[in-house]
Amino acid sequence: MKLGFTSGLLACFKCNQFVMRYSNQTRLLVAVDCIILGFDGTDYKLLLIQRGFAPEKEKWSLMGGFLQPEETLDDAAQRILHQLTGLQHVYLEQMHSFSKPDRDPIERVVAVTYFALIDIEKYQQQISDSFHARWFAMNELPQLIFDHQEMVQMALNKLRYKAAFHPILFELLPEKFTLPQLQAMYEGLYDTKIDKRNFTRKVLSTKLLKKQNEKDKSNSKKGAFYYTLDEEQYKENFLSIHNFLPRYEIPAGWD
Amino acid sequence: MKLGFTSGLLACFKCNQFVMRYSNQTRLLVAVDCIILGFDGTDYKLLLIQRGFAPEKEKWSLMGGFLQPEETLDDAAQRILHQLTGLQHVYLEQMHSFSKPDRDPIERVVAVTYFALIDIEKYQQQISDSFHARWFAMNELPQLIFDHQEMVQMALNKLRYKAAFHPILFELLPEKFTLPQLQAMYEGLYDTKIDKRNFTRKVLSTKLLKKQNEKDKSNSKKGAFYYTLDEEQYKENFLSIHNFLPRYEIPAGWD
DNA sequence: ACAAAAGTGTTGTTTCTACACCCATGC
DNA sequence: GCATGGGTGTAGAAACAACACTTTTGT
Repeated sequence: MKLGFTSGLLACFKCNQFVMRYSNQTRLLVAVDCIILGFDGTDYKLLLIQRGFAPEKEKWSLMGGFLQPEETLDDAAQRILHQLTGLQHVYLEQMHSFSKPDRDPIERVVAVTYFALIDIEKYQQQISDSFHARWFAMNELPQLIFDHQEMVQMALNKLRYKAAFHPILFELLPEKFTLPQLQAMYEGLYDTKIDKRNFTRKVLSTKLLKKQNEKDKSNSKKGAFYYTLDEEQYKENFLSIHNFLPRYEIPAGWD
Repeated sequence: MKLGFTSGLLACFKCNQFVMRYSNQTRLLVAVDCIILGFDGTDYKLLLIQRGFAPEKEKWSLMGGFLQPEETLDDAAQRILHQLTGLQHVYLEQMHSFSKPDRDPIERVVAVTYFALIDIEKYQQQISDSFHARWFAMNELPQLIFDHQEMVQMALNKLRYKAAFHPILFELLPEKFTLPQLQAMYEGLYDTKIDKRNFTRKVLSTKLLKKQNEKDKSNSKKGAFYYTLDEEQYKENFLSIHNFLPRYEIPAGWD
């Protein structure tokens, strides 16, 4: 790598020592932007902030920040997510890097995107409230700055693809949830109706769920049994391939 | 994004004008590294170069280069791939960004990796031969610099996962190929034996292949019929989900 | 007693896997 | 004529999709 370029000694302003640097290369900013998704029982929601500074002041934006000298991209993503939501240990995955030279009008910034799935009920607005954050339903998104629209679209495609084979949507639910809730989440993501008998059978056949004795009566008189994840099984089979969707609902696409 | 940071006016050395920049942020190098894979009929091969400069001079490395001011990451990856192989329009996909602060001892470099699948027979060493490139069988890799080993491992996992559902391995084959060749490629990737009757049936059921009249007699007296991709179908069904493997060979993992 | 959502089984169809023999040819 | 790899078919098993009625309980 670094073809045809050499490294050499340069004076370092900070430490006043000579340090090695690659010669004749342009350095630039790296930002991390987070696509933070939630599900409120009916709709998928995206968490956005209102920028407090130029450019595009007041416009809506993904939560992001610049990569700092001592942190990895994963660190940065966690930090940013934590700053906004107060949450830690949530599902967070590196997605894609965006690099059009003029994507940020101020100066060149390469953006590495992460997508996060959080239990919307656990979201606590930070006391400072300095970000003016708001949840938007996916079909009521405002105009976003820069290429953030494209990032959101890609995240959604990726989620659709991945959730068809892997049990990641559970990350959007509270600890206890019902099968009808779970099914609504799948139906919402793929905008389709699923037969509940077949769905139940498939979901239970994964052995990922443990039935509770308690019922959720908020949506019906009869009440629906709560389930929780079997953490053992979940961790173990996190990566294995399941089949949550009927054959003809599986989306084309990849990643 | 760019939380709590402002943009402001700064003098620009080059153009001697005032330009906007984000304040108080560290800029750094972004590199693109390519994991270039081929298949020679028996083994998967990785294309490596021998670094001609410090650090790690003479050691083996993925082909890479720094992101230039006027290009996107995709541009850079194509440029780098072209520099080394002379090839254009090959399968090239952004994979993952690596960011440990000290991954490059000279200075901080964030590396965005791409993986490329090429027909090994089309590879032409560039006249200059300035990169000292060589194909290595995947099980005979030399020690690699920095975190390149990790990158290669991730690429291989990704390929295994993806090839189980999508027709990407064809990118490794010449225009005309036989079913035994194709099967050998799948068997090699998953280190398994596949029943040829079942395999043939599955592959042909995708309708992606067109049988030729000609035979390849280089591997048997009887000869095996050549097939080519049906470009129409291939483009159309590039993203759809197929099933090239027996159930129990499908790898855990994702992406 | 009735409305509204939860829960549950069966049957026909499709897809999958396992398995073994004949074919064509160059030597 | 025989050794080598290429090609093909079937039957049993598993997974899947389609489909409708009963249960519970709050009002």
